Amino acid sequence: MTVTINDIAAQVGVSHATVSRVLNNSGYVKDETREKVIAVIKELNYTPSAIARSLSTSKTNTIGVIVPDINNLFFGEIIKGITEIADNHNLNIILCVTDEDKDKELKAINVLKQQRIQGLIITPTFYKESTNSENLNALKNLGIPIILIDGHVEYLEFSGVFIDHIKGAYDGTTALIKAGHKKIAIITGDMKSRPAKERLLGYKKALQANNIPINDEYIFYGDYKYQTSYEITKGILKMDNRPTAIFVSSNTMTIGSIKAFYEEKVNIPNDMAIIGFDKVDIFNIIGMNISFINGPSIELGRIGMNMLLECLKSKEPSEIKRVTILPELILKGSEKYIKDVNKYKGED
Amino acid sequence: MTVTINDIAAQVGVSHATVSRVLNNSGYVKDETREKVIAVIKELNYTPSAIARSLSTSKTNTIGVIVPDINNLFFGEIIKGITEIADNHNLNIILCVTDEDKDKELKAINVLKQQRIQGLIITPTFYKESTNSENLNALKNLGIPIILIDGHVEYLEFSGVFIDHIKGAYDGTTALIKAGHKKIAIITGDMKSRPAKERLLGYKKALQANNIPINDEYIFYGDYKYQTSYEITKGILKMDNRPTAIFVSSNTMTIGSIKAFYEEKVNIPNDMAIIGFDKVDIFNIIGMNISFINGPSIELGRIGMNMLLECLKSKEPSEIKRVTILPELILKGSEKYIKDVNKYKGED
DNA sequence: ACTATATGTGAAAGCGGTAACATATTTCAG
DNA sequence: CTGAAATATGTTACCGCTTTCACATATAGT
Repeated sequence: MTVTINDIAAQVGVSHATVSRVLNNSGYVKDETREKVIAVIKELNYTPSAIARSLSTSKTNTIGVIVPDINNLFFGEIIKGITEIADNHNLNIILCVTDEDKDKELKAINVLKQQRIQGLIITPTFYKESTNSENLNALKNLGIPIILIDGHVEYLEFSGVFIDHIKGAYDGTTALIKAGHKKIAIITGDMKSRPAKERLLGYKKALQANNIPINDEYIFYGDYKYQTSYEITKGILKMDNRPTAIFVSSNTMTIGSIKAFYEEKVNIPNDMAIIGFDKVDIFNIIGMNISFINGPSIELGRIGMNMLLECLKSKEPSEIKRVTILPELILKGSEKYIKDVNKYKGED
Repeated sequence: MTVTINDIAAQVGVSHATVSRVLNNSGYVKDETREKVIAVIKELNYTPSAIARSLSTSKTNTIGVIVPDINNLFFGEIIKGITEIADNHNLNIILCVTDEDKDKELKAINVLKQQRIQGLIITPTFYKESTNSENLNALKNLGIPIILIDGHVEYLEFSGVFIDHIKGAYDGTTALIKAGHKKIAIITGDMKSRPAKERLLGYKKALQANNIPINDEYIFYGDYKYQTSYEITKGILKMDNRPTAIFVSSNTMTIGSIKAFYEEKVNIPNDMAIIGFDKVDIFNIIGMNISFINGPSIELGRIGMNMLLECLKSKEPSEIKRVTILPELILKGSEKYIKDVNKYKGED
């Protein structure tokens, strides 16, 4: 069926070793022969089999990428960053999506192992058992370089690139404080996830650093779902001593809050200020101007991929390297403090 | 390094053929032996090599998926639909993204060929040469079942699932007419692409069917880019005899129009009605209630994958089968006709 | 006891390449 | 003109697994 190297060899009248040589630009081949071979390759429309090649060289030149969600811009950009670098190095990528499902993640790890990937970049999916799970073991048993890209779970045994969530949340909260806010609410992510904890921590630190007492009534525990954030925000809007600003711990939850605002005709920032963690591009594209803390996702992908390349290059198992990058604070105006708000609403 | 079938065989004290039998549930193996083998497989954490397996069976159980964009929800859902079915059939997927780049598409086709995919699902990237390009030839030369999923290019030689753009645009425009609009603008996609042409056609048909003369001044030629649509919309808003409704031919362009509305404080539908082709989930999530024509993308993926499965099953080259599905009209209110508009704006 | 039939296992070929090694054939300095 | 170095090509083993095929043993049937 498919054309093989032998077909080419037969057609040209040389051994398949010679064909292999022109294919790989290795060894000596007479120009004349090379041309003939190339001609026949074109003629028969031959493409070497990566499968056979892999088996022979025991190198697949393929890496795996596992992300929880493909429609979230954050991951989309990470993938873009990874792909960009991988392309330059002629590495193939097998992309697996887990939908935040533990079993799908495990299955993905297995499929990738069967495919003999040489390295893995993964944003671990969030699950309750946290560390020490079956999935973690599966990762360890892979026996190949693994690079973590942020993610909900804390796997200390692997290298990775991470976002400084504490600093990010600190900066975001500080921006609100600087704008004049004192009553700042936070909607957290699922507190079993690392970023959620860290972001809450950053929020608290910022308040403390500015001598603003931490008010437990202003801390709302979410779960990264937009619906939850929507409901929480609705609740916040009804509070007696309602905050003047909300720090929302994730992009999906920001969407939920904006929805609540939209429904209640709450104007940003006239009626309520908001800063979200991770961008929701579209809001700013349509001119809603929502301030946010930007985990530079493309960069995350690039750095992660480069780290993986390093590991792939060196023969000895490289020591664990953990890079933390600072997120950027992008102020669009939604963080502003409008004094009139409090006149309407009562106490300060 | 890696554990092979031979290591297992040696450890158990049987031949690798026996191990292969238990792996594949083929032939006869004594229960006792089987158990021993399974135990050792677990113990040594052995995973069979898909590579070697593929080479041996000349089946990779892998299909390729090529899409232009990964961050567009439309494609995200198509991928979801494909994956869902593929998973059930234990088919692996290699996903390639072209970024609407012809060369990247060609490269992807080649990589997939090297990987010996057994089938391909592709949403062809848009490029000027249209049919007859290098890419088309590459596809033809693949010699495997290929399923088209919509896409900008018209490749008549392949099976596929398509959206009835004409009907979709017709329905959308009709909805506007029924709501009372007579002055309806359209922002088209890039007219070199098939859907753009068909959507314009549907728009025109709807007007004709309702005895509304086609006004060339209301036809604006876009290019699927949100920026272009944004500018066009700004222009529309300044028109003397300005339309009361806009039909926007794609989701990215809808974003551009909404941006213009937002900036100009144009209220939907009080100041201007709008219907877009393809959904922009987020608008409706936050409660903006934008009506749209929904090409059921998940379903597109599912159907496409099922068609591919059919082709994969039958041995003879299956004849070309083209399925066209009707998009759904989702009315959220943005299509409404508010009479007052025209009082303010002048003539009717 | 003696074929039939069912079970269990090993040996070996092959899948499409690569690479080490062997064997020509040139080329060119001395 | 000769022999070593350089160039050109062929031979062959092997990568890890599946898959006949053949052989050995067990169980059954008469």
